[in-house]
Amino acid sequence: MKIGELAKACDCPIETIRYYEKIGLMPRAIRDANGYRSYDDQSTKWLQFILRSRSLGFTQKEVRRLANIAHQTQPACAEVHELLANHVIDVRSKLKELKQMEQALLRLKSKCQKGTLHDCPVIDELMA
Amino acid sequence: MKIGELAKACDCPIETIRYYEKIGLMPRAIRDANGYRSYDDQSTKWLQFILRSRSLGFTQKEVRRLANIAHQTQPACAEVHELLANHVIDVRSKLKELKQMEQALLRLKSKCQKGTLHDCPVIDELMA
DNA sequence: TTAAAGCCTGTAGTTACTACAGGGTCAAGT
DNA sequence: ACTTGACCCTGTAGTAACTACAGGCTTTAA
Repeated sequence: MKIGELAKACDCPIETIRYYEKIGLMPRAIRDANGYRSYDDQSTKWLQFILRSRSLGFTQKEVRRLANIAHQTQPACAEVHELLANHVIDVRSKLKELKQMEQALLRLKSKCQKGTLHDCPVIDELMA
Repeated sequence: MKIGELAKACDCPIETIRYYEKIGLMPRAIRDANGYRSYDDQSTKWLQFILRSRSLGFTQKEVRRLANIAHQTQPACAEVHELLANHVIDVRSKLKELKQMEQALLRLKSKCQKGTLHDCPVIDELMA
């Protein structure tokens, strides 16, 4: 498989794949005679692993840890569990923040008279 | 007021203030004879305006637009309203994403046997 | 044969800051 | 008078996680 095919198979930009290789998230690809990167089904799994982890909001560092665990022979389930648990905490705190943001925005928006006033209460409140 | 005092008053790192000046979010501060930046109450308002907007999740670009509106003589309330409305949409889509993340993480976590298995179902599912 | 599509490397840009390095200034204590 | 420490200055580099070229190969299809 060439990089373009892998990219299509995983629905991921080519540049991202090369980037993941550069930073060591993807193993270094073997090369064809012409220098092109060559991939197999195992590569697809790796990349999907990374993409799924990223889509769950794990940082690259965390993905690296997950990946290390994933290819140890002795799986350290406790470590995985800890990573997951910590990450859930992070996600929840972000959720909380965003919810507060949403509330504050709605409160602000409700003050907006849509151009009927000469001084905007929204701007006023942000300044005050 | 020197930059350190402003920083304390607004609970904002000094570097951030200088950064906001550099990128033109804060107006260029007037200087004392020694070259130190000098601020007044108006500066405090400006900085707070920026910080509040940022804490509501507005990007620098959006803050810039808000700030422009804020010191026009003719307030463009319709524009403010639009900015707010669009931003609420953004925040909500991020909320939705995070909620989905949380659910997916909890589902994954529920599969974790905490080290009793030889192959980790969490890793398995990320790979599959 | 030639043009388009795909691959390569390497560098720079993005967002919103944060963290120095290297150096000047000011106020207080000895 | 002097020194020490806190404060200020500029400018550059680093952070996360990519994205977007630039410049130059190779392969493929018409």
